[in-house]
Amino acid sequence: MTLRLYDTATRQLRDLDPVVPGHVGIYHCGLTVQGPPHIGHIRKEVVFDVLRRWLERGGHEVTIVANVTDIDDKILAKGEEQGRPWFAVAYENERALHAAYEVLGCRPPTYEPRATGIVPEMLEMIETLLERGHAYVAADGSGDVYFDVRSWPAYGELSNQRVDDMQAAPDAPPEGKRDPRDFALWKGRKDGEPESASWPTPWGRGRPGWHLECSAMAAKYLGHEFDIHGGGLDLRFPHHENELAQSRAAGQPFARLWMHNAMLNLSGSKMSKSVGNTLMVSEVVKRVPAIALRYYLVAAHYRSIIEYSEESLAEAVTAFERIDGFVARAAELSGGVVEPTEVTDAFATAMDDDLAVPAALAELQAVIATGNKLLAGGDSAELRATLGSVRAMLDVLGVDPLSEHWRGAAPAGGDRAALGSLVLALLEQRQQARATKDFATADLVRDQLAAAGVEVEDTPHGPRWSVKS
RNA sequence: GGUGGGUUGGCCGAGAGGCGAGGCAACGGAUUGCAAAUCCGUCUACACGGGUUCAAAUCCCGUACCCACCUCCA
Repeated sequence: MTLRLYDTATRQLRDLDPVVPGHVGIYHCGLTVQGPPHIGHIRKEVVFDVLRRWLERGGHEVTIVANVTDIDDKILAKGEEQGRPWFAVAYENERALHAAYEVLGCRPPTYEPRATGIVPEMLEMIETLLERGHAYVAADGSGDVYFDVRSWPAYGELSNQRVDDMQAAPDAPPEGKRDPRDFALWKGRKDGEPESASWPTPWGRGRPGWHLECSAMAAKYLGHEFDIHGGGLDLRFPHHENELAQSRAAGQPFARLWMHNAMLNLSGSKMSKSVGNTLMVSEVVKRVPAIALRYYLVAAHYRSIIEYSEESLAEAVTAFERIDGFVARAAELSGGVVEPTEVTDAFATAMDDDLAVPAALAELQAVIATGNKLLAGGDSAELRATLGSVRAMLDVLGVDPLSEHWRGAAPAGGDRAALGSLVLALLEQRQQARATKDFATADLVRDQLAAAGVEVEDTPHGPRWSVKS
């Protein structure tokens, strides 16, 4: 089985062809930790978490590197504004990002370096670019170092643009630049900026330009040539274009394949802080089970825009309840000892086809439909096999309710046991009432439980109950 | 001005020349003491206008609208 992915650089589906067979190196751009993550940010994490899980299931060893940009103009501005060190802002938001990984069941990257932790490597790379004639120190004495776009004829290859067709950046002060499209590798320290936000260099004190950290990190942790570079589609230009240019100009082949996830929109435009249409992960998770939020983010194809709405989120919650319901019922009947086994062929085919999760989910639903029929017959080998397969498929998407991660989210043991014995006592009363056809009493008990948030269903094997979230 | 992507049934959301995903909602039936859950069934669309083809949601041309990027951005 070969995974095919859509390569943004060549705009076609391509087979994954790892540099080192059996191993896949992935770099994806993390966050600039100037604020806590919103659900658009976390969509990217979920997408790459699914990619990792699928590759690992296919027997690949996966190394994922994602940067944390912990220094930039906005972080410095926030520190200033809040009257505390810039790094206090960065660390706080980095923790919020890690909390969001955890709450949505995303395994953290293998390595997650901070921009400020890779300054020497960046400086080495700048030296190389200077030597090769692809970079220059600004003539205005600012201490800025720029990449010379005109010196690199391939510039624009990733985003399929020609330098001459591009609009010149209107905001960037052109002072030290030879061409308005030249971008900063290194930014000289400006008056008023904290000393702690600068590092010594041959050109004076300064701090990293944004793009260079990714090139330096990818080279250090994945090698000069690696398999997949990912990130949000909004990073394709200029960020990824610039990364590609500087790495190649420094003599490194860089990423073999580029993978970009589409945005999550709210009110018709990209969720972003500057538009003000953001929904924080930490907030949404208070209203909706985290596993259902993950299902929502994972259910759409990663290259399709998700137009967020309360309705579509609510629908995802309902859709996931059907899946969760089957897993819970099947696990109860089979004694809860069925481990994930193998995904079905149709599921695998879908995932191999550019992570076609919607098609994979259609297959999952079909398997669950047969599983639901088996449920009527009580415990059976077929039921266990179906549950094992369903769990395997859910595990690939990171939404197996019986996995260690999500099971851990259930109420604490002691409380759960106390609740359970109370509910069972009431259900016993109800069963006695039903046995004597005293349905008024039976319904009263059920209503009381429902009022307390406990739902009761009668099955051929007796009543089952669950806490309504 | 340049570069990509999109417009599918009441809703969400796949597909990408013939065999018309899947889910949600709705309706009918089975099951149930009644429910719930489940199963069976019904409804069935491809922005608009041309064209190619035996056959187009799918290819081509044009039009409209939407999104992203060309400035920090997942």
